[in-house]
Amino acid sequence: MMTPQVITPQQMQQILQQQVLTPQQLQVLLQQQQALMLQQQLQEFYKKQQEQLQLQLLQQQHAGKQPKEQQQQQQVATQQLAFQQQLLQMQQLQQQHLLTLQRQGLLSIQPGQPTLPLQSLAQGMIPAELQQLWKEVTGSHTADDVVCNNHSTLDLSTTCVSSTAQPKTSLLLNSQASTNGQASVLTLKRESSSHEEYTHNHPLYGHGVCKWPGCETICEDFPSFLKHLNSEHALDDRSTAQCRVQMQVVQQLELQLSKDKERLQAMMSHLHVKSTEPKASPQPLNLVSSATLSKTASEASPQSLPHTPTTPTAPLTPITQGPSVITTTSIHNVGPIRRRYSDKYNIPISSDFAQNQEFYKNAEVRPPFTYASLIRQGILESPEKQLTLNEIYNWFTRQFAYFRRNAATWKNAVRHNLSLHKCFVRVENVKGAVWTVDEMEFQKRRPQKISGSPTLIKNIQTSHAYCSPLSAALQASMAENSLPLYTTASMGNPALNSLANAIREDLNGVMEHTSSNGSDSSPGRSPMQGMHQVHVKEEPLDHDDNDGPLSLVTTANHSPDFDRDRDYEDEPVNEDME
DNA sequence: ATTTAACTAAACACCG
DNA sequence: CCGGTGTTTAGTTAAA
Repeated sequence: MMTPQVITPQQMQQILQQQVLTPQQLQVLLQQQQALMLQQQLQEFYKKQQEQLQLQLLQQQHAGKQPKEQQQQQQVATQQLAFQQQLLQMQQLQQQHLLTLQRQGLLSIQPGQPTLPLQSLAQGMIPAELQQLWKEVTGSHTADDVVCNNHSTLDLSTTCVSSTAQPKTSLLLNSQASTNGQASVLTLKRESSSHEEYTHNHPLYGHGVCKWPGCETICEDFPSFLKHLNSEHALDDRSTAQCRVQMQVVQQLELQLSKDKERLQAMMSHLHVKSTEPKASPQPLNLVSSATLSKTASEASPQSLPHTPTTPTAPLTPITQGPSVITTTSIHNVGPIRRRYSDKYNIPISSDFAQNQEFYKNAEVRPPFTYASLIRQGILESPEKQLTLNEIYNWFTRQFAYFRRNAATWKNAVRHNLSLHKCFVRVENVKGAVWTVDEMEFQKRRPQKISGSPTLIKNIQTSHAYCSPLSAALQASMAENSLPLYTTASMGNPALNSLANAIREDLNGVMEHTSSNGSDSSPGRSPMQGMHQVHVKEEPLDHDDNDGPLSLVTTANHSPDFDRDRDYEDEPVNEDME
């Protein structure tokens, strides 16, 4: 189907506009992205090693020279050499891969573009490349886009696409980009300083311009924008494909963010040994609001995992909303948040929770889920899908460090929720009663619309007929080329998996919503109706040894004994000590 | 400005 | 009587 020659972006756009972006095409896109990601991961791995080497060298110089350290030094040097070789190898592979892609016409690389903006390298290249990808999809091209992309890594769509489409593609994928390590440490938090104020009205509309990726049609007012939105970005395959790509974009950014956080964590904890920096702590940078944080800094055991990067140290939530402010000081525990994004954003708690389970276990952060969501999660995780009240309590304290204090409050809230919501059903048992979840009721009681682009929702809603194959292709592609080797090297890659889950659950939720008003729903289209819930492989209960967060930093005089049976309510809560 | 959902607090009943 | 459980009401707050 695809000609082996390079097709022009215009042709590409034609394909995208007129033809369906077939699963095969999508798969190629995904492969491309994965290739990019692979390269980036290798880069990071390499950089990390380099940094470690540097640090070790520094320390050794500091501590005086002893022969055994020299040995170490040599060892590390050889290690680094190996990494370098590996990196080179991978880059060659990648280039081959990209060449293939190029031949397939999905990628038009012009080698020898000397204007490689190093800033984008410093940002890990991914945003720029993804933006490039966007333009491959949408057909707009400029040369300066990568530069202007720099100030806002999240806004890949709007600011940088010029209307004068010039087929002047500068995709920077050469190996030199990665090998010269002058790229400084990337600072993702610069996105927080982005002055890109999104209007309150619509995330796709700002500054009189349609912010649909790749589109910058000028709309004078909001109604005209809506009109434009409905006409130009109505449900079609292009929009759907663009949504997919945008999801990937977000996912990539999150992946990168998480890895950077991980690196930061490693750096901090590493330095923590030497220096007097006591406040290094996991920070949930992308929670819906940093206001949900409690005093995690003093509690959350920065030394718990000094060099095991597999454990998530901060939530990897599928939304990137709040500005990520990295502070090493403690954050005040402000009052309750009323909207948990699990409801607000229709983000399935299971995927998010699965990713951040460890984090919430150890960091005293209020989980951004409603009590109802949490209770449901706890019940559904149980083997029998039922829990006694006390077991629910225990689940809370086990899973969330936050719920190890103020027991009277949240237990009351739990009981209150159990009673209040119809989705929780009390079932009399031989010995007492257990609580179960009425899933229908639970889904029913959340008519809140999904935030984000409403058109996306609408598209998905009405396009599930072929969204499913897309999703299937996505998952299949991910399963096939899911970087089995390399992701495990740096971190277990939950991002892609959770993306699949998110898509699946998204579709689930949407399909359930639309089932009532399904206008022309095709009858046989529910292959995944039954799976509301992607089950987190739950750990056996006894697995939780009491040393979960070995935080020794607790300021109060109570020791953090995390006995499951011991409840924490009787501890004097001295929370306002600022 | 109004409504809604979530949270918190608390009163109260029931029961072992 | 006490503590755990369950129901209900009321007030507050943030978001829609």
